[in-house]
Amino acid sequence: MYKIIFENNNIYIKGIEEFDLPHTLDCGQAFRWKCDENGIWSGVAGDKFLSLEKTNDGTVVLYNTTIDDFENFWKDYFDLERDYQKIRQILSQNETLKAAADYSYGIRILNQEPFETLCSFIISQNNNISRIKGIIERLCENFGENINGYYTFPTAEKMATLTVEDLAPLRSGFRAKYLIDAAQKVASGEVDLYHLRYFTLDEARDELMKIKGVGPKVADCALLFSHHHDRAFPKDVWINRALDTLFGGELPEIAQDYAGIAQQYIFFYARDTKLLTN
DNA sequence: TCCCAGGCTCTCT
DNA sequence: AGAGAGCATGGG
Repeated sequence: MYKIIFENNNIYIKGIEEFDLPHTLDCGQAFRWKCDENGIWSGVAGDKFLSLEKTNDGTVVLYNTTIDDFENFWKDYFDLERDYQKIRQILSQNETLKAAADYSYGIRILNQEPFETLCSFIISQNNNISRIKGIIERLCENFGENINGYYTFPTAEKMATLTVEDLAPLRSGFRAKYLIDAAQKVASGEVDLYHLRYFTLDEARDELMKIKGVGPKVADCALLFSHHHDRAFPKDVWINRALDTLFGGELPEIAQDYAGIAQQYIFFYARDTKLLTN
């Protein structure tokens, strides 16, 4: 377990295991974190801006925040209560999964805001990561709230008032109509976005797929990254390649309870090492 | 230039 | 129900 020290408006997380910032913040589950030349990460989640870094002794420092925000927001956001060492032990029963988990050391599954996550992965379809980031940034700058110079992700209620034409500055292509549909269905309550963690995985997936442009892959990303559905298993091009070449087509049975976490390890491993692109 | 990107919808069998 | 084209845009 880790210890928390609060000093000079900073939170010092001491003795935390399995928390690698580049792996966690740049593995493709979130799109608004950036690292500067000094290794300091900064980003926006919900209505909060945060800078953080990992120091040489392994302490993770959250700058300029409060105990209150840590306890009520960041602790859950960074999934700090979960025992990733235990999950690693389970997955390591399979040799290939062990290799992927070792390579991806320190990835944590973030618990992100549901509407932002849904829109982010609607934008992600048939798209590349650097361009996804640009579209999301323009979405926030154009329609989010400006708080001291940074922009929040727009709410469903705000976006529901917009038209496809209004989204032209995003240059999101055919995805604009999907974003509007998502905003309208969430804002009206036609899609119950905020109780999905209490649905079964199949029910939750069906609920999200009421939205145009949301298929099984986008739905599973939303369920994994913002609704605590650990068994969601988003299948994208990389995962399909990896399943075929490394696992004979299917995820090993032992990984089922933590399929989503295994998925992140495999995704990061496959994409980062490019071992599948020959 | 060309291929492809954390896919999905629509159409045609 | 399964296969395949088309989709907007731009990164590499």
